[in-house]
Amino acid sequence: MSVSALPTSPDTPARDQVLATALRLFTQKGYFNTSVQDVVRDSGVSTGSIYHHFKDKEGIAKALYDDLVAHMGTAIADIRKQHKTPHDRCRAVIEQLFQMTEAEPEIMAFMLYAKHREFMPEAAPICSSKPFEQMRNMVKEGMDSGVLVQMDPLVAATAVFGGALRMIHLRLDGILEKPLPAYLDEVWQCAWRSVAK
Amino acid sequence: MSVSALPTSPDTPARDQVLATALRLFTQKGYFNTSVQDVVRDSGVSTGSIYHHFKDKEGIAKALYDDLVAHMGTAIADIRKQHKTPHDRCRAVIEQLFQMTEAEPEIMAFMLYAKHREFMPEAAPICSSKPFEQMRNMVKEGMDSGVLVQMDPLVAATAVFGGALRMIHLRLDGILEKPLPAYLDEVWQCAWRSVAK
DNA sequence: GTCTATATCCAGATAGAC
DNA sequence: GTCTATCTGGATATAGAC
Repeated sequence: MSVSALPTSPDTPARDQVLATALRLFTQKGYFNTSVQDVVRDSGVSTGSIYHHFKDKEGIAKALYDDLVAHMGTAIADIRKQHKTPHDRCRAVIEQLFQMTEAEPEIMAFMLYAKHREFMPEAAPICSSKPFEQMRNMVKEGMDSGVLVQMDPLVAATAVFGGALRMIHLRLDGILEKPLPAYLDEVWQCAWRSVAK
Repeated sequence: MSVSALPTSPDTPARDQVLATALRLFTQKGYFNTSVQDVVRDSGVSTGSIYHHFKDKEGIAKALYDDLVAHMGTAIADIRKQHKTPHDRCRAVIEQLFQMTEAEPEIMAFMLYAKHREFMPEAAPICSSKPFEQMRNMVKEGMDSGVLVQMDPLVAATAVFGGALRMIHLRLDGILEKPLPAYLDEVWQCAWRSVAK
């Protein structure tokens, strides 16, 4: 959870300071282009202290990843509570993802864009994680309730969220000039039209 | 072009042998988890010889990337010639991408999945490359000819191809049991419905 | 819990004979 | 063009005082 409180103040406990710095460096330069020395320099926490809090460099990435997946899972669970229909829920998820990308691009970049398996060999792919499962469930419920056409549930979920996720990639790559929310209406119309009965 | 002739026979010129080996290792273990020694071992080409053909390790990745982007650009240009309407062209592109993913998953993984900017700092993002530009053009022509609803061309292209690209990711991640062509009809129906007038 | 100093290793890259 | 042998730097990780 620690990282959700970005930006981190100077007197933050060492562990949080390290995680916040690592998130920035990992997304800016990539995991493998970031040395532990870089983290030491930018975080102001010493090597010894870092290895006291984390088993190794991979341990930093794992802690970061777990924090952020949990953070996102909570956000999507909240959306589920605040909206009743599959239509409204799916739309709210995309809106939330777009807003998060603008507000905290590094979090989204690390979660959606990084190749976790390269530096966390035994981690499950991100699309198996809880938030993605929740998103697939929302679509599945739409099919079961009859507002969506019958098809392979995985294909349906991909149709609903695939375009939005690509847009996030384009934004993180600097291809889109305007902030993502400016595209929300058009993206959502396409997404829903692709599966609506 | 050299890599399109996979698998490489034992008496292939050294350069091609290195590229074929690098493609396999980079996709299986990742660029940073692959040492030049690994390439030496698996390719049977010596260190000295490798550095004679390529400036450095990054040079191997760059040559590979350029080869594969050109290869894919040609494939898409062919599709453009063989099909007349935006509808048929876009569908044929998705079909081609699905087939390529099954036939040569490593090529697709390296092109679509790898984080090129991490190891080729000055490379343009893959979505700026010629093949992606060609795909966006197909969609743009559909909008200009009136068969697609008017909207931001980038959003439209993302709606048409975004779902298919996500499906490819899922397949490369091992999430889909069935080969991609099994999903082609449903994916395409969603894609086209999302933008058709 | 935090720090400095340091050990160890292996990566990328080169030299120079053939 | 290809090879073997080698250099050098910098990376991860540890030791051990405070």
